[in-house]
Amino acid sequence: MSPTKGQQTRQRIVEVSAPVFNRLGYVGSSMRDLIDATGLEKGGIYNHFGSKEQLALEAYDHSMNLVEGALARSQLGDTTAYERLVALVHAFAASARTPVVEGGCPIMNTAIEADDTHPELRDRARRSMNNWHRLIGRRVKDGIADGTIAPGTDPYQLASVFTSSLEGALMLTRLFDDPTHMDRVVTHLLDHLQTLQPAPQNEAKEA
Amino acid sequence: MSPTKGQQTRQRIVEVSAPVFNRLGYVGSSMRDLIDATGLEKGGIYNHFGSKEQLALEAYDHSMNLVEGALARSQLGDTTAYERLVALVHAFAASARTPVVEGGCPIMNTAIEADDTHPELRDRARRSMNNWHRLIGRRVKDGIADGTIAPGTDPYQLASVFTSSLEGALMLTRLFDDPTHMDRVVTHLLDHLQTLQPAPQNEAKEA
DNA sequence: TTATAGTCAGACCGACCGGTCGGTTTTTTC
DNA sequence: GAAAAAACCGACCGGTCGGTCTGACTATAA
Repeated sequence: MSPTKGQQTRQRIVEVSAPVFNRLGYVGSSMRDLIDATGLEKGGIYNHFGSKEQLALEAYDHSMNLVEGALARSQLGDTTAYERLVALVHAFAASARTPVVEGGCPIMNTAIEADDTHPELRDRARRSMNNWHRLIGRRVKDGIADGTIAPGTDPYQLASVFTSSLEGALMLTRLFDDPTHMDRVVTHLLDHLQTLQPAPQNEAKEA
Repeated sequence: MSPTKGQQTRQRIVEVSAPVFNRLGYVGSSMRDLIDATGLEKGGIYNHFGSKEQLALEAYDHSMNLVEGALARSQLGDTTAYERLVALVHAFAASARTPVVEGGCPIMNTAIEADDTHPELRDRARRSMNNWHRLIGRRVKDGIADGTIAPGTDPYQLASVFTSSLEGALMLTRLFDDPTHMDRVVTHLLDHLQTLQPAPQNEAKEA
């Protein structure tokens, strides 16, 4: 069975609303904005979603699927864990120039807006960020296993440093509309990553 | 002349509104919220400010004064530029545990909310962030001058890396309500700073 | 002490908010 | 192709939004 008309519409609403919420935020996005974006009237939207909040949550999930898809794609191919970390950094940096979803990183946007105000959105952001951290941590462990990263490297440490600086750099790049900041941070992270290679006379540092 | 009653009230409105805007954002803060926070009625507020926006702008400036004051205080004392950079990192990290203004870093909050939507607020965030960068850049140059930082170290590079990772770490710490992320980033930055000391057999790396 | 300017409360305004619902149109099913 | 079901429109709802304004009250200076 091909998807019914309603299912298609519902999907379209989510897809079109996602960038709206990501740009304007949850409170900043009005039903008017969503009506304009979808081309539907209010009743058409509420036929598929019980509330603006429910739509926002699904839109967030949709945005994150796109983002995680893009990052996951950078992890394909038969290569070392080290190379995958490099690819991950590059993939994130690329999203600063050509965003996967308009409006920047959905996690950060949601974290900043909802941390104090909207527990449900905040929890979603937490879950997404945990995935991020787990992915990086796994790569570090893989790298120690396949010999491309020095043993003793702390996976959690690296995960916090990577996500912090990449998210921060994205914020700067968007604030100034200038990818220079992201470039600098990428340089720094890749340099740092090199110091974590298990060279004979290069002891691991990261505590 | 001691400040008149009105001037006192006006000042009090700004002081009390600043954390409200910083927590809830510009659109997220309603006049109701400000009325509750200040204890004044609508007329009392609009007697001193022409619009919610004007109040928001002044509240932002006030928040930034507090933040910059706290960071500036960490820079006092007769010491090396290197030590001052260390102090700066610690001062920012401290603000993650005990915020200078409730709700996190006003620059980041404003940058995320306003980058796409409110040019006036965004420009203010840009200016604040530029101050931040200039301060760090100046310290690097001072450090090269006083011999505590390796010549060849790029001031802009370090500024981007520091602000990115610190702001990102603050976001994570607030998202998870857990200062661990900030601690890890502080460790990383201080380690990195050590590699920038002009040791005889430790060539400067930062391009 | 009194004129005056400054301060503030709160009723009021139109616009817009998120959300509902009855009716019409379109899709699906038999 | 008719009947049933789903999808959609748009007027409408109560409430809240940011903002205005009048009048009472209060600080301040003469």
